[in-house]
This record gives sequence, structure tokens and C-alpha cells, in this order.
Amino acid sequence: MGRSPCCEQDADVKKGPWTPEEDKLLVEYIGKNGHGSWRRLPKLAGLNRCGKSCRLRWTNYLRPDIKRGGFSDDEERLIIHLHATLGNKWSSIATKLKGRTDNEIKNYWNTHLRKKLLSQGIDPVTHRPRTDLLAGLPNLLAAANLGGAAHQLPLDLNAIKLQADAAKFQILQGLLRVLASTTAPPPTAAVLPGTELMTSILGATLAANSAGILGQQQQQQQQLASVDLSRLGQYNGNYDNLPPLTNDSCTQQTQPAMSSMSPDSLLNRISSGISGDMLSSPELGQGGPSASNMTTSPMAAPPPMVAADDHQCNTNTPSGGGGGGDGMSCEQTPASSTFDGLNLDDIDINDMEGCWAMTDMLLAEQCPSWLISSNNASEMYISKNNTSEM
DNA sequence: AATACCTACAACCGCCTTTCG
DNA sequence: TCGAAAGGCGGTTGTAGGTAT
Repeated sequence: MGRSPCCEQDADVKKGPWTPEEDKLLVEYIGKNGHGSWRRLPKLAGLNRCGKSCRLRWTNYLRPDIKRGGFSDDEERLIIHLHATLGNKWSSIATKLKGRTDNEIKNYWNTHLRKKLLSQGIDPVTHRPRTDLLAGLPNLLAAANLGGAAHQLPLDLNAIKLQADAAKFQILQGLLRVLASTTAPPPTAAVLPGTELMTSILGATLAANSAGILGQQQQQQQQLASVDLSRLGQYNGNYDNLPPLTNDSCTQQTQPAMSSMSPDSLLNRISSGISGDMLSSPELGQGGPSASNMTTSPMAAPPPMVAADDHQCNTNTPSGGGGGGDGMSCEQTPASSTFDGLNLDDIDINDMEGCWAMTDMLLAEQCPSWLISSNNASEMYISKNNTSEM
């Protein structure tokens, strides 16, 4: 079964970089005859090459409509956007960038864009704030629970607070996604990944924490509020790319609102939520280990992202419905959302406190299972520390 | 100057899908 | 309908050039 490898029967076939002479032969032959059968082409063109190699050389480098040179900012943004939507479907992405080949885009992604996103704190796989930054939380909690030295506690708590912020971002993402979906302009607008805003938020918090402004959640909220949410309008609904926090329709409504909780309780609740399996959720692209000594209830997997392929995009996009005509209307849409049914009239995007209050309400009404997990290290941590000052 | 290391990118490999007799 | 051939795709490797030690 299975095909024999290309050119296997000819062990003498040349490999490696193409010479100008070979390029000339290939271009001249295809110019006169077309490529026809790639397998027969090498003999006919006088090349000692595999047909597959000839095809690759032609499609990636010798084709007359190939666009050479560096990528423009627009192209970069488009690639990032398309990658967020399509994933590593390089050929599909290449169809949206005139003159660029899938191989070129793939290489550019791996050598430039991927690193660029990482440096911005964005996971290049999920296009969301990096969760690997949170991976140490379970160990921190466990260490704290197991009686870490008192002088180590501040560091642990700093980390926990950071995780708490990240969890809040997750919640806010859903909120922002709703807002963006109502304020977004038609897809013809300049496309920027929604991650930029989240990056600035996360960056602000990281900066605050590293500057020693720890434990001042209010201050961090002010930083969050300093982000002009009205900018969301230019993001072309990219928050649709963000999966909802959870699809777990929680039936318990006994949890106090986040805003009414003490900071310690809030942090611990959130910390417990983002520990364990959540961090290793395949949806987050994380295969990281869970804390082995924790018994956190498994987090319900987020709903699958519904990434329509090109065909689906074309058929699903209402004709004349404001699509850019370049396929950019193809977006990921979560199958369901914790935030579905949210009354947008209740939200003033300029009122950050109101947004937090809305977040609280959503948590109370649709609290995910991971937020109410019990018998885990963080709860033990709470009970151990709920009488101490932070 | 020599060596190690890093980076970018061209090319290859293996698998899957499509085409065709 | 089936199987082989061909095409296509994404991941990986090889290599050349640049930089740091």
C-alpha cells in the first residue's frame, strides 16, 4: 500500500539548491510547453531533477507572478489575522496574499511573526495572551500550601495576583467580544488582531507588577480603564476569535459577586479556577502539566471554535452583507458563549467599573465549574490564609 | 582568526487528496 | 468501483550567511 516516494526509482536524481542553469531550463521549457505532467517534465526539459522538485521550484520561485521582497505591514497584519482564523492553512492564507506563496508565508511566520507575537505576550497558536505565563501557578499554590517559608510568600502571592488578572482578562474577553460585535465596522476596515488590546492590558499589568505595585487591584483596574475601549471598533470583531470563558452552564448561584468579595477571596477563587486542567486545555494549546497534588474539578472544555473554511465562508456570508470581497468575512465564531443573551444596553463601554460589575453578574449567573471547585490546594490555601493579611 | 551559535529561507519528505484510466 | 498516478499540503531539515565569543 501507499505510493512509492517521488523519484525513488532514480537514485541519481539531483537534490539541493537549484543552479541558474537549471532554473533557465525549467523556465524555458514551461514557457514553451507548459508544465504538463510534472513527473515527465524533468526528462523532457533535460533536467536531472525530481518532478516534484521542479513543481516546487516553479510554484515557489520561478513563477512570473511571484512577488519578492519583504512583507509590508498590511501583509503582516493580514497574515496574522488569517492565521488566527485559519491556523496553519498556509495555502489558504496564500490565496489571500497576491503573489505570495504558501512556503514563503510559512517561513515568514516561523521566522518573524511567530517571534513577534511571542514577544508581545501573545500565544502564536491561540492568538490569545500567553497562558504559559500562568503555568507555574499550581506549583506556587502547592508550595504555599505546603508551608513555604514566610519570606517566600510575597513572591507566591505576586504570582497568584498575576494569574488572577489573567483570569479576569479571560472574563473580560467575553465581555469585550460582545461589545466588539456590536461596534465593529464592516470587515472592509483595517484588520488588526484583537490581541493587541489584550496585550496592552496584560502588558500594563505586568509592568505594574514588576514595578512592585502588587496587591493593588484597584490600581490595576484603573490601568484597565485607561485603555480606550472605544478602540474596539477598529478591531473588526476580532474578539469573535476568542472562545468564551466556558460552556459550562453552572447551576449554582451561591457564589458572591466578585466585586463584593474580599480581594483575597476573589484572588483565590480565580486562582483556583485557572489552575490545573484549565491550563492544560487543548483549546489553549497548552499541554502543560497539572499540579499533581491538586484535585481540582476538571474544567469543562471550552466550546469548539467553529472555523469556517473558505467554502463555508463564501456560502455563509450574506451576499452584499458588507463583506470585504476578499474573503475577510471568514471568522471564527464560538459555538456558544457564556455571554450570549447579554443585554448590551446595560453596558457602557466607557464605564470600566460597570464592565467589572457586569463581569461579576455573569460570574454569579453562569459561574463556570472551575470557579467553584473545592477541595483543592487553593481552597486549602484560603482556609490557611483567610485570617492573615496579604 | 577560529569557532560556535543564530537566523533566514530554500528545499525536501511524507502523508493526504484528487484525478483518471 | 478500484487502484495507481499525480498533485497538493504542512512539517521538517539543510545550508549559507551573519554575529558573538
